[in-house]
Amino acid sequence: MDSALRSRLSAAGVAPECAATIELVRDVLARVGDKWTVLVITALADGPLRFKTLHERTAGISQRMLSQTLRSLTRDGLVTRTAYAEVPPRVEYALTPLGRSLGDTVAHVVGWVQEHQAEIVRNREAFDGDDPTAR
Amino acid sequence: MDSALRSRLSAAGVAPECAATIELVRDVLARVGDKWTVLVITALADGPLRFKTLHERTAGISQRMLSQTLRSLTRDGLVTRTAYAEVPPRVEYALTPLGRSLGDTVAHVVGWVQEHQAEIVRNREAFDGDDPTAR
DNA sequence: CAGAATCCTTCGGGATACTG
DNA sequence: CAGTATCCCGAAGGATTCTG
Repeated sequence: MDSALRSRLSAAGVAPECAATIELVRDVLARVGDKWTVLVITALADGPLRFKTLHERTAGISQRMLSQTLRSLTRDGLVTRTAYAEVPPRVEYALTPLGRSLGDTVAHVVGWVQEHQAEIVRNREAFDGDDPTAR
Repeated sequence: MDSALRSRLSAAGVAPECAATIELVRDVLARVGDKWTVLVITALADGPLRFKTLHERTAGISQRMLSQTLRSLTRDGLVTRTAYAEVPPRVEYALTPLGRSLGDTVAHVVGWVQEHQAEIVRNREAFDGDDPTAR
């Protein structure tokens, strides 16, 4: 299965027989495409933040999801978690070099969207206009 | 809200006051991160395909989701749908220039993942090993 | 403050059946 | 062949409460 992705991967110079790669690519792609990941990474792009500040800067995300997202990112080595033994507790999150690298890559996609957003909006309007039943 | 993304966008040269941009960026990002979009786009990268062939090449996706994904992509102007008035019916899907452009951009992310997958896997193992209770 | 745990609702998406 | 319509379950995720 996944012959399509596989062919694309092989075109990129990846051994076709590596099925694990495909799964991981999907996995990471899913994380990047995740509703919250990009938001968190971009929030941390400007520098380390503690939990609460991060929560404020990423308005819309629940504390549960933020916590969960941060743990995933930390696990993948994209973010560091530093807890200070103080009272009240203070925990700071920061991008690792790997995380910054991913942020830059994602920024390309963001750039693409910005470059073509007008066209996409126009396409949607044309589509919806041509066939009102669709949506 | 979304001050983080906004600041990142402004760093990329986007007017900070444009809130609609943020929503659209998220929207398109979500589509790209979607489980099936990348699969379909990469499948179409090699040339036009009819529905059934596409379904075979994208093993794992249900016909319902394929149909749904294709309609979204068509609506955004990333894919063209060409129906031939024959019997039995034949419908061909193909990437538009815009779709190909997006495919190339996404390929960068795919490339990033490939370049760093070993590191990510190592990070995960280290994380899980250090704290068995996690994940 | 930083989060873990619990509860509960929404919905993505698969299986199946039907239509043009 | 190329879909649309129905049904349905499991997972995602928000609100709330509890703990160190």
